[in-house]
Amino acid sequence: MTLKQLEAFYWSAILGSFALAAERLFMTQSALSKRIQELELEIGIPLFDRTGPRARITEAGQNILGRVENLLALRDEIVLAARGPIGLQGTCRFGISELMAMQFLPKIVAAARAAFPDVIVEPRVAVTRELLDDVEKGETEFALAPGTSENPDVLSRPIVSIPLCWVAAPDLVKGKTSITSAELQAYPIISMSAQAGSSLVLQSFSAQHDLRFRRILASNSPEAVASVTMAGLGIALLAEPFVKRFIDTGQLLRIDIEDQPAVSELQYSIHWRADNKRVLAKKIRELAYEICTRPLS
Amino acid sequence: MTLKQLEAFYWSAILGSFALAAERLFMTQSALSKRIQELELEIGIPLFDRTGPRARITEAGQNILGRVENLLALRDEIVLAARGPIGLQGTCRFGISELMAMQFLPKIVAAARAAFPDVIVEPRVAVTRELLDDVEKGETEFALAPGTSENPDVLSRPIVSIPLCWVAAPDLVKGKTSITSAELQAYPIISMSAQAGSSLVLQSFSAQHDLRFRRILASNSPEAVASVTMAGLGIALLAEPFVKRFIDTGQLLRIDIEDQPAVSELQYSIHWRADNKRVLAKKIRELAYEICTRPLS
DNA sequence: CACTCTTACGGCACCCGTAAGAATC
DNA sequence: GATTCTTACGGGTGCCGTAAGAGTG
Repeated sequence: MTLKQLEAFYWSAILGSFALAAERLFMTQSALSKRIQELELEIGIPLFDRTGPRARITEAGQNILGRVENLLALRDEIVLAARGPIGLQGTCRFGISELMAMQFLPKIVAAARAAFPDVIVEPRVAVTRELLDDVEKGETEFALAPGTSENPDVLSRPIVSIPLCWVAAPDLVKGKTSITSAELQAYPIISMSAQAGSSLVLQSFSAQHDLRFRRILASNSPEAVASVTMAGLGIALLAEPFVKRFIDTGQLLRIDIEDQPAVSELQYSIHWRADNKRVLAKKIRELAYEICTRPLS
Repeated sequence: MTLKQLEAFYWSAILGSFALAAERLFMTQSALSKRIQELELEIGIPLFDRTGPRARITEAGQNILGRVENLLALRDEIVLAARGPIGLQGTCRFGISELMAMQFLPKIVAAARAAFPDVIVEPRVAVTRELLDDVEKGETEFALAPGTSENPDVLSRPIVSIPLCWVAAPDLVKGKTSITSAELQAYPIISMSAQAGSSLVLQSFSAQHDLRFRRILASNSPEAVASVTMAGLGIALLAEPFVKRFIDTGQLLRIDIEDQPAVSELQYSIHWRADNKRVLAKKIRELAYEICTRPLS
């Protein structure tokens, strides 16, 4: 029995797929498949059921999964105890929303590389729904995203709350900086794609005021939304820190909604699976939390 | 990092010697030395101090030793959980005194081989002192021997108490079956070597009655002591079950000591290091305990 | 000089990746 | 036919044992 075999088994069990596990471990499916076969031969019992279209973990596999998890965690602790953080190796994947990425990702990656030079950090930028899905499936160690997961296995810890604001090109609203929600309805709305955090706020806003918006763009990129808005195509609901530079230069105008005094805020949290025991994941998650909650310098 | 490296480190640390660890792991010193070097390279810090005549574990090595121990125990538990006892591999060395060996060793070995077919069982027959030394040094997993260890790290659990008796050739004592302790002093004493359990009883007996014996043989073999005694060379203190067959055939005569009404008993126990976490060792130790305390069939 | 660990080197075995095959939807 | 896992095969590397070297009491 080898640590490599156990790691192959572990990731195959967590991800429910040999192909994904092989990708994570930077090897081919074929090699991983054989590693697991050798492990099964070693302990003399099948760990996966290959009868279906995809390999499903057997009861025997489920029985040892927790112990294998503990063993692998112990391996990382041994390295940590002997050499400190710089000795850790491995890969850490995490998800991050674009807005958070613009503000924090460079710092997170830099800090992670400094603390764990031999660790491969793989951030993935996506919209909220995808980020949370990946965490639930075990594909990423944690995610920095708005909202909370409805999955009880996923824990969330708030980090920052970012105010949203309505913006438009000055021409479009003829210089008006304050309109009613009814008036707002007349304008085309430029929004992020439906699965993004700010779109969820937009949905709840429209439901609350019984409004129907005409959306003319659903982009995954806030930059795209901002540029289209600056071109005068409509009004957008965007994160205030993100559009501040455009407001300062006069490219966008901040619009207040008269009958909506309180500005909506997007609550960002860090999300992770409660059963994730990986030492590396925990360290980098804490590091990311630290950076995102630290007062801006 | 590999399990083999960790195991090499573990046994080198426990036994305090690369040579002994290599012997235990059925490999050459040279190969083991390189394995440990590779582990040190892997975690980036020396685990042994080679400046002295023998490799001494460093502080860093000491720091990880407990975790490595847990990791290796977890490996065995994984096999146990998946496959049951028959999946366990490895070597189990234990010590046993000759008298216990005659009565129980075949049963213990047979039971161990039946329960753990892939385990190499290495019993070692020796006298009490050596058996306990080996347990203290970590060379054996446990020992079946009389008495208790003065080392607080060694736990002892009683198994059986075996009565001792004085025996002599009928000719030597002219058929007398009862003598005083003073008369006993006149005869040559044939005893086990000084480090055997029965010799320790003999020492305490002589101290108690302020007697000085003339010893004419110190053998590690009870068979040798019995045969010499049957030849009429002196009186011996031997285990009753062992000499029963000679008494029954008339080759030896049982001698009672008039002023020593209670017969000395040799209390046998099973001894093991309290910090021994090895799964295999524990299983076979319990198996041996079971067999030695089971009513004789 | 006995003992212990290290270094050098030759050979074998293991393990990986490529490529093709089988099974399932 | 797309996806997923398995099997077959060639090649490179890692690891072991033998043998010689170095340091210590």
